[in-house]
Amino acid sequence: MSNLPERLRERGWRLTAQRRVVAEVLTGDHVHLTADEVHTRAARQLPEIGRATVYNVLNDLVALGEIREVSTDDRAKRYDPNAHHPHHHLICTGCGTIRDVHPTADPATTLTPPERLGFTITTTEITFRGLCPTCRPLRPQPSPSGV
Amino acid sequence: MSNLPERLRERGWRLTAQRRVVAEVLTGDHVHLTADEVHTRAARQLPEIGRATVYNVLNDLVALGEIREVSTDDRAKRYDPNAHHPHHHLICTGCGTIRDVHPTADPATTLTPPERLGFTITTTEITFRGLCPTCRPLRPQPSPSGV
DNA sequence: AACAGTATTTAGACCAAATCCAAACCAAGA
DNA sequence: TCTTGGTTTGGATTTGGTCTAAATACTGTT
Repeated sequence: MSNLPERLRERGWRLTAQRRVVAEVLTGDHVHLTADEVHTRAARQLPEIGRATVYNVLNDLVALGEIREVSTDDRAKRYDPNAHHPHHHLICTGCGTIRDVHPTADPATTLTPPERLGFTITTTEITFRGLCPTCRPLRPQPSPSGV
Repeated sequence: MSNLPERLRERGWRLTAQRRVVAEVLTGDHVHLTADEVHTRAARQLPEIGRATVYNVLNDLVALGEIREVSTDDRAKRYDPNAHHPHHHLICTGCGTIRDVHPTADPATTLTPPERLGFTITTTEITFRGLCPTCRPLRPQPSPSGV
């Protein structure tokens, strides 16, 4: 697996400054930025970059399969750079934090053939929701009568 | 488990014509309408119903736990009336059809404690994607060289 | 039946996220 | 250098959804 810029060039993608900066911003684990956040960060390195460009590049990268859209409860889509290392998401219902998880058990098998209704399944996407360590109350709730 | 109108009345919900119509539209299996679709269908029975009302009712029903939001790739949220019978979704990447599935194997257990990163998990949501029987090509693709 | 008080509905203004568009720009090959 | 087509851009536009203030419809009380 070559690195991102190379892979893209091989597919006839011109590596412009804008595209490089967006790709750079979208690097790392547990990175799930909105288009707006990507734009803000990209603009720190390349102040002239336009919003439309960011949207264009993000959509191109999604189409090329290099990044993935993850839909949370927010209105804005988020982008996950880790498209080549399949994983799932753990979302904190308190603060909205999203973390990547790589379950050891493969969940693709949870659906038996008869349950598949004739579908040919290609991807399985799991979203776990709950409270992260920071948002979870450290002790049991005060007392049920204390309301 | 009583039926919807009764359950709602028990919780002090006034069952108005608008609310009844929205609830009626949202009935059945494999029903996953957008707010706009709900409005269109509701208006067939009750032409005066307003957009804002539909949004109000939908949000109320979600808050009451009677229906669930499902996020697809579309921009618009969809609403699933089957909140009391936990299930997952099968989405066709060809035509966008969404079908309910009830895997016999519960995948909520796929995450071992160390994998949970300290989260307290409350819900697990799985989205299977692939081609439905209608969209799947009946025979193998023409030939790789035919591009 | 009339009333008061509260819920509910409504149109339309408003907002945020994303897309569209046409003009400007730029990079690479002839 | 010139040309060509991919790329970028600001601004207008679309879309999905929320908010607000006024009108309307219930409910319980007398």
